[in-house]
Amino acid sequence: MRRGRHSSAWKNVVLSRDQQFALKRAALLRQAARAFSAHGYHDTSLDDVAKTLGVTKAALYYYVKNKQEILFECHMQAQDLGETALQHSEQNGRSGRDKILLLATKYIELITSEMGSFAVLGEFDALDAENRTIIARRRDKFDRHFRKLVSDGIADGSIRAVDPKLTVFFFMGAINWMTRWFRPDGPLPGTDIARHFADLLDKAISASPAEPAAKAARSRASARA
Amino acid sequence: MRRGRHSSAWKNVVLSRDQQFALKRAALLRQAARAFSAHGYHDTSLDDVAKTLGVTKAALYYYVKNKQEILFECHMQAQDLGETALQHSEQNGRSGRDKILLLATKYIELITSEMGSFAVLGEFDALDAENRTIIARRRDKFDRHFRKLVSDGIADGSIRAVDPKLTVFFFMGAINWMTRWFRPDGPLPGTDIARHFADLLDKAISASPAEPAAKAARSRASARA
DNA sequence: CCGCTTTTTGACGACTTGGTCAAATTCGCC
DNA sequence: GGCGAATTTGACCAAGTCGTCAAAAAGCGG
Repeated sequence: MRRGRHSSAWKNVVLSRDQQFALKRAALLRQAARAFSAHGYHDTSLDDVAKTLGVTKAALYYYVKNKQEILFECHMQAQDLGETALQHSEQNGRSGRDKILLLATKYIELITSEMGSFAVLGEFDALDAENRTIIARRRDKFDRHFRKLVSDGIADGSIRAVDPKLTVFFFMGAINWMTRWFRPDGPLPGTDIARHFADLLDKAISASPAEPAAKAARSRASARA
Repeated sequence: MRRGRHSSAWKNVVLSRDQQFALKRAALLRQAARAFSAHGYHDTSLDDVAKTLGVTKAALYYYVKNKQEILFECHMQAQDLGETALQHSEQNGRSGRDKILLLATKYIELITSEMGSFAVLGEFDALDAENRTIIARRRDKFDRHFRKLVSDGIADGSIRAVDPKLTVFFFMGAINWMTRWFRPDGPLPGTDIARHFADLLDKAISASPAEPAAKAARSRASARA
């Protein structure tokens, strides 16, 4: 597994050592995220993780500094999902309400297809002091942005007068709790849940309860699902 | 642990040994619940719990069979809160919407004053197989009842056509997530949160968005807070 | 103050787990 | 085939934790 510098043509399909390394590391983080989400950080031994990967615990330390680093990286990946959804909503939404519904829909769609990494956010307390600060800062930034969408919506008249902070807590709770009941192989596809939850949120906060603009925003969102 | 059978009058103020026992055991469960909620079950050592009580770990085993029993009892206590709220809503509500809003309000008021015990519900996975089954059954029973309130509300016209299951998941998520951000000594009293969350839920699911009946239900609920 | 019961202690054993390291193995390449 | 670097292993240590037990301490009635 080297990079195919001057090797024959098909050697290029074979992965370089760097690629191998990255791939294996990613697989490690993936499995760890699943395990952490399923049994909790402290109740998941690295021996367990190694076993699911078909290697020895010692081998893991070739790809990662320690257990805490694994958890940290998982958190970062999970938070990326939220940031992606946020960008999506900023780019495609007009009013505050538009953006909020796009964010909600996109976010749920993303996490339902990446439950492993997402669910690890429940293990926030397992982060050590230093990492916890980093993750908390990033989470707070996300929260602030989300709240701003709400207050913007109130300002532009698309959202009724609600407390932005409590409203965001309210909805983020509904989303984060999904890690407890959502199963990728369950009866409900993520897109259905996204639609339904966005609808509940819409009715909960929109200024004009029967306005057709809401429909437009929702269909636009699900169109790019 | 004896009772004060034929002792002199003021001896009755002093607690019997049974009472002592019950009180100390309760205190143990209380502190344990706090610790479990704060650091997680697996990351809380019994030495820690014992230290906060000013005793030795070994002393705990006089009041409790093992660590797992502590967790189980905490879960039971936490679930009692939900059942209490449910009874309250059944007794004081008329329509499905009435009952749902009463349940939501009462439940939040209860848990915000008992965060320690409530937050332990987040440690569901730490239960061993046997206890997990028991707790899960009771939780499912609560969920079913809650869902029935929703479908009843749809039937009696007080709730719009929503998916009861998803709606309950949605709202229970919002509530359960409170363990992550609510602080008893924070700026917002539990009653405020209860009111605000109930309002969001109301708007999200009620059939007639501007109906005055909702106000009546809410004020009735907060009156008995 | 005595004697009996309740309560607490300190020391300890068994076990799990995170992390380390030198040695062994694998792999691409000349 | 054989060389050198990348990768993996097995053995091992140190730390932490649950749970136990005989013995000590505390509490209380007579």
